[in-house]
Amino acid sequence: MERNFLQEKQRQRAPSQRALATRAKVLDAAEQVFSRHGFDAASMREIAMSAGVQVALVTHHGGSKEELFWRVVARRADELSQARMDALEARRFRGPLTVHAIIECFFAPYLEKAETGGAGWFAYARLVAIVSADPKWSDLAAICFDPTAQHFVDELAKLYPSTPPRAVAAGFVYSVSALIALLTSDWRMEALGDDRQSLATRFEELIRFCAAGIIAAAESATDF
Amino acid sequence: MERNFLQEKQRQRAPSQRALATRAKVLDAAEQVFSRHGFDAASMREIAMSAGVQVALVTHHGGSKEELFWRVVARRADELSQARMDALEARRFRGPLTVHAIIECFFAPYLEKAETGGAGWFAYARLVAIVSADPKWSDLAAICFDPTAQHFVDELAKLYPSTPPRAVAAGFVYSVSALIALLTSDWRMEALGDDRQSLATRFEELIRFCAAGIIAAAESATDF
DNA sequence: GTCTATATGTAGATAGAC
DNA sequence: GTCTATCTACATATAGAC
Repeated sequence: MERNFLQEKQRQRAPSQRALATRAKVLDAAEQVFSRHGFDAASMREIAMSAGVQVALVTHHGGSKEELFWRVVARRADELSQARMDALEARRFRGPLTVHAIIECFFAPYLEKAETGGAGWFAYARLVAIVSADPKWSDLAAICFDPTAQHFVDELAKLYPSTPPRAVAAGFVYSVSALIALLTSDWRMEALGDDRQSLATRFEELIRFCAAGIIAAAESATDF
Repeated sequence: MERNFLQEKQRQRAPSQRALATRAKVLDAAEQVFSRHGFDAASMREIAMSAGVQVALVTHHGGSKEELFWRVVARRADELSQARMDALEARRFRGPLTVHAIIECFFAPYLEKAETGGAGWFAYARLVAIVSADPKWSDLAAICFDPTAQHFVDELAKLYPSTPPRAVAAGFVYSVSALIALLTSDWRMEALGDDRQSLATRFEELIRFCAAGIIAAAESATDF
């Protein structure tokens, strides 16, 4: 998906291989540093050092600190949104959609990418937590997250035609917050007695948790 | 509850009324500013200005920025923990505890304080979100949150003696993350179609969501 | 306890040489 | 595209007078 909310200067000629590699290094380093320290505590200097380049180059490729954060988030959000939509469409052909199936189509693509795609996806989870936690990033969320989320909420709402969609939307937000907790608050869980489980096992458990929760919320909010 | 993890200098004599008022103003202002901007983006200067005092007075009463954050969080955490434990004990006398009842005893005391206690409790919810989102605050969470949370997890685990406690602990963390989402991510929910509901209505819905989720997670993880 | 004044560090951003 | 050097602002923290 081509993003146009971050205006690039009209390029005179195609960037060199080296320039592209530098840009990727900068984005990767920014992803790690932002995920470790959060947006405000992260510094452009640490990003530059981590990428092995000069500070001015970070600005050159990433724009301002805020633009850089947008770029880093949007990069993976696009890829993940696409995978989620694909999973949902593929699932339609395997029988009628259930709450469990819809949530699985939203959660599972991340699991697959995290298991095969390396550390970047774990860092990305923390970026999502940052965005979700602070209204400062509402524009970013509206552009990068809301369209896909809305699609899944609508799909869930179809299963409960006599339930106000707001109840389904609330259940979906609770579910996503639980997913973020699973991915970023393992230290909290372990403090409360959760020993280490495979990520896949935890995902299965989480999906059951969320599906049951959404069903309970939707059914109790049904208009009669 | 008297806290001793933030060492006070041995006081020579009781603080004056004015000093106590100043200290309260500083803590209140810090609570608002931390909740608006997060820990890193908040500045001691803004806290001082918001409290109507000099920067040096903020340091004098609150200690370093980090100590100040601890004090602000601990102040309400103590009060809320006490209310939660009281609610649970009171509930015991009204019949056997259920998952729904236990979660309600954890959630409802906050609702009551938020509805009667003013803006400070809403700001506090954002502080809890900050603490829960960043491993940097794991020590603070361990001291201020974990003892009560552990108590509730243990109580839930008693209902499922043949389920590994870790499944219950995970369900509890998901539930708390959903509570935090309810209190701090209303902007996300409204973006997805949740119109304004009373806080009490949302709480009822959330409690149903969490209870059903915990039951589903616990039952599916039962050893046979 | 309170205030003024300041020490000391580091942040984001950019100008301009190469 | 890349690097050096620097501008400007604001951060936390504290010393010391009252």
